[in-house]
Amino acid sequence: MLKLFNTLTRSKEDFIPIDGKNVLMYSCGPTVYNFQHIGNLRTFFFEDILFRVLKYNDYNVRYVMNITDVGHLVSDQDVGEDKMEKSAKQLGKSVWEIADYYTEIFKRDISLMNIFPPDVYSKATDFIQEQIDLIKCLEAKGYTYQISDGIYFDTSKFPDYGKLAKLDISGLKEGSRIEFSQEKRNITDFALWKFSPENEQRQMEWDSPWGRGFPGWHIECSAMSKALLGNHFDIHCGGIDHIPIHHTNEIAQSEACNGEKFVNYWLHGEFLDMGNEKMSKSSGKFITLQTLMDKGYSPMHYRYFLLMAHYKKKLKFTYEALDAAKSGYNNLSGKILNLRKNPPSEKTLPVSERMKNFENRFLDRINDDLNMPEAMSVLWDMLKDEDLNQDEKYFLALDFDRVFGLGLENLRSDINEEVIPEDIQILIEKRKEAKKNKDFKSADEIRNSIREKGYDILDTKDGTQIKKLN
RNA sequence: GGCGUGGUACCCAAGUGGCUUAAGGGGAAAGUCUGCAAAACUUUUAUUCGACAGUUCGAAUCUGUCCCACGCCUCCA
Repeated sequence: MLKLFNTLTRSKEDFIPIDGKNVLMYSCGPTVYNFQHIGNLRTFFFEDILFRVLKYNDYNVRYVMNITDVGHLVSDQDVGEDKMEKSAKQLGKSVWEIADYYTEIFKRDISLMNIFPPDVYSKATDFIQEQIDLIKCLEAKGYTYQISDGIYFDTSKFPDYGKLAKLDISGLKEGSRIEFSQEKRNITDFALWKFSPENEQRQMEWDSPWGRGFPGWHIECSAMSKALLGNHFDIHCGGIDHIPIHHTNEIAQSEACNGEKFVNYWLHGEFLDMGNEKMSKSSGKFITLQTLMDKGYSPMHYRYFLLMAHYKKKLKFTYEALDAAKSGYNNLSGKILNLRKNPPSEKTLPVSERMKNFENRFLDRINDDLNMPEAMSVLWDMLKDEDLNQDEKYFLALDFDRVFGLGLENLRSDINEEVIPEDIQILIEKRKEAKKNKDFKSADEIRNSIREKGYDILDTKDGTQIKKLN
């Protein structure tokens, strides 16, 4: 039985879908006015693990992720500059070009990290009519009011407002860190529709029954999930920062309009802990996947790093820790490659008691709220087991990798696959000769010069092998 | 001011009342192998879980106090 920690109840619950083996899942995707940083990637990775564990448990998953391509504001108190427009202005491009550009980079990054794409990417700007309709629904039911800069949701009319975050509204300090609109009736009220500024031509704006403008940030997820998954679905996930505002507001909007429960299971991924340096996208200072790749880490090294911690715990990011993950991943790859040397004669092999035992341990760990660190330790224990044969280990490793997503099936050996340059070949022959003559001094010198040229020598039982250093 | 999280070996990090006198990875050390290295393999590496009290037959896990670090109450994964 799969158990998941539900933010709504703050407890681990048995996962029971609304419709048998069919699961409906929505996750809050990227805002595409800038690159995704490695913290954002941690959240998409967590959602990928959730998706993979559901698949491993034989569920059919319909998975929707939104792309926030419409400009939302610098502050959620609904004042300030529009991030999309700001970014466009800086780069001298249209907001539409900006959105497309960063969307493509996002898709490239998650593909490099072996993160499965959702069944549907839903762009906020493709669902403007649905958002307007939802606001009309809320208006008809008396949840909205208009002030000078837009249409707002009156949170005092929604009795359970704040239940997800267990918000103590009286304890909130309005305007403690930012100016807020004096016209709002309650500090938690939020914009559903914002009017375009009088004196400014926005690149993204639409007509609505209330005037020309653009949707508030929260409404897109309520409108798109309703359109693509229905009023009531199984799982909604995102980063932990979305609990108090974004998801709280989504629940209010959706349940107020639909008159029924919105989502059964809310899951949230913790932040990557960067130490003193906080990485928020709006600050512009952050590390991307490309940064890591430029420093010689592969996306799989980063994925292995993320696998070492549970999604609900902060994970300290340091290059020292990433180096450990890099070594760990490389060691694992080496082992897998070794197991594959003599490929199994049979496509399938009978599952032994011993294998069954490891499969059960693995399933038990992943189904306990996606405990990847423990699942990884099952993998390592399995690889070191004395009673399993090579084929059985290889078979199990690939099976586990359906969840880990480390690409173990498609690993390529870096030994002898590169074309070795001629000058290196000559040196290798020379060294062979020297070794034959027991002239170890020369042999060592030659080895050193080969190393300087970026290749390493491995003397194995089967002869000398050459490996390109990275 | 309010709310919340966490402190486990050199590093990352599981474990949340007895199966654990604490997983796994990295690192380090020793050994096997080797002309020597590298690789590979084997072994070792916290009687201890921020500190101090307490509850219990039994605690890293529960309670209390204290110390430290961090997050949220703008946007943010």
